[in-house]
Amino acid sequence: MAPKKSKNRTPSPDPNGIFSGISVYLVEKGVQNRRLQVWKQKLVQMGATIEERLSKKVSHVFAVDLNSLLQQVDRERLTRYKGFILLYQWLVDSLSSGEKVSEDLYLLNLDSEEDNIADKSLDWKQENENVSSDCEPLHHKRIKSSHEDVESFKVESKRDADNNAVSETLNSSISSDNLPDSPSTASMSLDTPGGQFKDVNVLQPSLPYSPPDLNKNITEIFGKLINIYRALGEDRRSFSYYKVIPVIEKLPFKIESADQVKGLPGIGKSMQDHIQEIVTNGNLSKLEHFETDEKVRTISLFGEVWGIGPATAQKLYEKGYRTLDDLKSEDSLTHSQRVGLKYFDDIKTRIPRQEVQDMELLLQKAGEDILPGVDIVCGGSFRRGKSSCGDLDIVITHPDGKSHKGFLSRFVKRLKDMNFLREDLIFSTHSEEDSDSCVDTYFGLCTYPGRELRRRIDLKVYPRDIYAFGLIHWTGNDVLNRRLRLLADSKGYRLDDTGLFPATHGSGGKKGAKASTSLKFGTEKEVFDFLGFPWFEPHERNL
DNA sequence: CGGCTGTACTG
DNA sequence: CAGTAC
DNA sequence: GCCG
DNA sequence: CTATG
DNA sequence: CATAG
Repeated sequence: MAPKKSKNRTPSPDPNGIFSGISVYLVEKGVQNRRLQVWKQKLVQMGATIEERLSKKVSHVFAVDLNSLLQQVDRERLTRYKGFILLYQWLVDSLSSGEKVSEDLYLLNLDSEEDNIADKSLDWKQENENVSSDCEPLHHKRIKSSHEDVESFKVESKRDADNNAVSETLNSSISSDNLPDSPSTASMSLDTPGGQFKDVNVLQPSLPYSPPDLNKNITEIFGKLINIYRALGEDRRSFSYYKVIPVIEKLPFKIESADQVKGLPGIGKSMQDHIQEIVTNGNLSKLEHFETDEKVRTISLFGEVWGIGPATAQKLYEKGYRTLDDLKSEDSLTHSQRVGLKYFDDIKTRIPRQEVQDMELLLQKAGEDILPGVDIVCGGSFRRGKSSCGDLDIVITHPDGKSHKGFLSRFVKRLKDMNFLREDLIFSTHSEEDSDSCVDTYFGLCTYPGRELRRRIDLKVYPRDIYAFGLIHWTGNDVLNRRLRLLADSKGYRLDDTGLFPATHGSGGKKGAKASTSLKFGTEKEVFDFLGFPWFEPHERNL
């Protein structure tokens, strides 16, 4: 009797979810039904309970705006109500950031109805861009008064008491192309920590740090185009939009005409036209078109499944599939794609920093258990200090330079035995015996002890002598990696996650001639120094 | 017109 | 090799 | 899509 | 069938 | 996977 619970993509109610303990009442008026369903599911999944009536135990009320709210609930009850009355946007932002965000910015005021109330607050749309790594909402309000909010940046840098953090103001560095690349400056970054940025500060004296998110109207639309073009396989085009966003974000004024951006790097004819249309009409017809096109929407959706890219998404669309549930019956899917599909929602859910920290510790213990002295750290956005992460990037090595060999398979087995690793995506392991020094890789899904929610995890094992390169690569972010590789290239080297090599350019050396060994560096800083790149602490690498 | 990082696994 | 992911 |  | 791309 | 050996 094939029990068809097909529509059951409810991952698993999590008593420890970010909404645990709160009780909500939803004003459904004015909400698209589809979105409402998703939100309800998410609320329950993350530990909230949903009330049918505005009772006493309700802690949070949600509505799209004041009008809808008053239309469904009478004002008197509301004035007596003690809990939060919020815009749904609070939900969206909390979900995408992986933790409850402060309610302050989303409060609906009852008394200010005659004035214009929420026009300002409605602009916080902040779609989740999974562009590459992580874009943190981070509402900069770093005034003197309170830093009780957000981050507790206690990363591993409590040690810079002696050497004052000179950087820190680099958040908004200047134009796109002041790469430090004077050939003979390899040592300069040591002598003058942050020296070359002093000039920048002089030029921008009155802007301590506030990137007034103006022109968000434009960057938001471009952000969506990035994802759409990528889903369609037009990576190059997508990348153009990707590059132009930081350029626009740095502008200190609001764009009102395309002439104001003419000539900026990355802005050509098309970009000008698009910007012109946005500032005059408030929207972009090209995007509207994409967003209403069923084919584009479906292919974008399919492409969000781990293991399904533009080509496969298109094939599936042409085979007639339209929903994720349909896909489950397709037998041409690879193993990875099935797993990606089954845990679609789990994988898209972000991981609170604290949980990552706990799991890192768990991994370190388990590792030490089977190979004393093994070095295990969590890289990625976690190492860069983010308050939530999309996945776990675990980088592993061993100080003795050889006992890393064969470690991964034992480690994985162990982690499966203790029920931490739950599904495999990719598992390669060359250096089983003593073949040689290659990088072992494992991609899969794991769960926090006692829970069922699947988290993406990557394990990479490096021989000690190229560990620094692996660590740099897997800490990112991607912009930093690209800059480093570009810089290496300009100096006649090739940089990747396995080393820094003298350029084997064109001449004769077939591609197979990879026999050349990497230059030896023991730490990240040595690599930065050698390339003449200013040192960035991990938490400063969110470019 | 070709580059836009460069590498590795799956099937 | 094409496709995909990092 | 932009750049050289 | 395995090796290769 | 498609193809070569």
